[in-house]
Amino acid sequence: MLPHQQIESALQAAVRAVLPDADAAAVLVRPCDPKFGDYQSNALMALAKARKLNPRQLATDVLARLDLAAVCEKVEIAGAGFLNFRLSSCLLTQTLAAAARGEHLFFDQAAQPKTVVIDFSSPNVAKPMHVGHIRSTGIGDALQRTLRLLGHRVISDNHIGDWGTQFGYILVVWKDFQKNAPAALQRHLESDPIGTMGAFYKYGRVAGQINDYEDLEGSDWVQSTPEVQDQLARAELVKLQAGDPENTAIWKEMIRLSQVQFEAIYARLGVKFDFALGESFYNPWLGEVVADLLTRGIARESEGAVGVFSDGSVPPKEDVFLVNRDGEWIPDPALVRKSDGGFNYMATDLATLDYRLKTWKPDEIVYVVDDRQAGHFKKLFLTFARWQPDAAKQVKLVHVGFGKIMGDDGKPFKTRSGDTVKLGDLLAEAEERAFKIVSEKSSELPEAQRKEIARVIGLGAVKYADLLPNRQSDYIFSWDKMLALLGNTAPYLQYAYARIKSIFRKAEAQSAIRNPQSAIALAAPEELALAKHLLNFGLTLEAVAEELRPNYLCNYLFELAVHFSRFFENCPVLKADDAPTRASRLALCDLTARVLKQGLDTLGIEVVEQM
RNA sequence: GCAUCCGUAGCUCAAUUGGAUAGAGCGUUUGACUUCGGAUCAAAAUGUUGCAGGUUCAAGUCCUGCCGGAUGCACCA
Repeated sequence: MLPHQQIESALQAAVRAVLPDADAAAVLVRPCDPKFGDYQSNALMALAKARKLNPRQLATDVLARLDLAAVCEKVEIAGAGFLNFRLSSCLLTQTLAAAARGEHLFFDQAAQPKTVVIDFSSPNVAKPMHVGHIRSTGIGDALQRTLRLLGHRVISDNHIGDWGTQFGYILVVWKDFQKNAPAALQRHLESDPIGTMGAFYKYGRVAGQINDYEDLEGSDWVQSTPEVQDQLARAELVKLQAGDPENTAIWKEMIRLSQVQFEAIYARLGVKFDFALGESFYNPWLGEVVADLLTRGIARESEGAVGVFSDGSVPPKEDVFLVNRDGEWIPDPALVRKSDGGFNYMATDLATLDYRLKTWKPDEIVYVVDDRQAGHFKKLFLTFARWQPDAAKQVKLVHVGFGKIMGDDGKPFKTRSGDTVKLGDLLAEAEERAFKIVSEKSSELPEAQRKEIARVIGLGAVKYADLLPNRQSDYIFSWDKMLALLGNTAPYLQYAYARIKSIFRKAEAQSAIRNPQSAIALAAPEELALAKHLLNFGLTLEAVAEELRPNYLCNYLFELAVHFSRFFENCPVLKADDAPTRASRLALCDLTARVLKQGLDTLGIEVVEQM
């Protein structure tokens, strides 16, 4: 058990002894400002308040029952009733020595592993993946890696948008090309399948957005009015939904072409999914879901559509099924079936939820989706709770929302020409920019190696910049900032790692290879600060898993790199005064490198030995 | 109009969900043995946390009202 856990469990035991009826599990310990101690707890003040006790007296009583002689040098009461713990230096070195022997890396497997379904990335068929997808993909991947590292059972599922109204528009233009200009269709699909399908969609909705207008000279589509075009698109969609063989074949081809793109991007990003069950997978169940909702009286018909309405269980202000229009509360239902008989994504999401619960029996389902859909998820979760109350009690449903990526001008990030930035282009540019910098700084390295370093640094910079801000806020995208190579960036962390590796290359040359059994001796303040920070790795991972916020880990790793840099500056390793000090410092370097590597890996970021 | 989220240093962002004197980075100023990798480190300056009240041992965080911004408001996902 790691020191902070020993402190926590001893403290909880003492609280139980003093206040048998208190919820001792809520008494937590966390790292604190070094001037107070290594760890602190403020939970006693809350307990005292709830019981109208004197907080300092309660702290004194708890302290009297607290046996931490083996763990802490000092435990004291401070301020209004804080408990401050100073770690025993002996235990600190023992913990580091155990880590050096490979017994742990400052984190434990979860005592009670959970089963968690994570739904993230969710690109759309026939559309290019754009900058926005880096957020869901990066955050989702970091979360699945964190939970897996802590021993939880994770099922990652890419809920691909392979069904929906957009296919009507694409189908109608696709078929129009097929009929009037088959050679042009072939040419477009071969040169840029995703761009072509995207253009078909846009063209279907906004005429004139495709360059090869002349390819369709004389077609029915082009000569039709917008209203007629909409009707044509809807007709194609209905045929697809009814299983029309021709439309189904084209639709399958669209999925195939899109998957080539998705797989290329995921391979590049190093992201893996356990499943990729797209929306269409759930089609067979949609009718049953809606019928069941109707039978149970949860949904009803309205204006030809089927929707779930307010059940009046909460005041109008808190009711997501109501909306205020000009001072009047009117229904804002969750529609599950459109008036044309088609199903929408609320029906699909309900069927998906049902399927996931029955198939994987998760404790938790996490949706990593844009904050703009917060309202949708509220309705989804509430509707599900009404539909399957017992099942809903068994699972925690969480919408992990995130903000937008903005440009320098404070508006959504676009290219100079005003288009959305494609994810592939963004990654390519990151690697190119990194290559220029690497070539400048390390011109002595062979080109192939510089390319590989640039790949790792460029991708790392993009991912880290996206994970660092609190996910709920919008953030401003800046090439210069993310590739700055100093400050709180991925390259700075990768640099710290590369410096440590350089020490070991030299150490090996000096045949001063580290001995995993060597004793750890911490004397300098920089050594102590680094060592204590290493101990907090597990704490941080748990916080990420609990709050579903990878930025905690980013900040932890940045601080680790800062602590290491200070240590490196002040404490000679290879040139240490004596052999034991050198061995101890080598061990500290090695542990830092291992935590940096593991931590970055948990964020989906690679490291290089040299850069 | 109604709801949700947000407003923190010149700029970009944190703040472990109510904890101790609100912290980083960039930028600015100054300094560090031709360096175990200077892509580094150290030091300095910058704040009425949008405004005004309230709750309590303690508020950037919770409540109320304003001001400003983003997003969403039945048949797109």
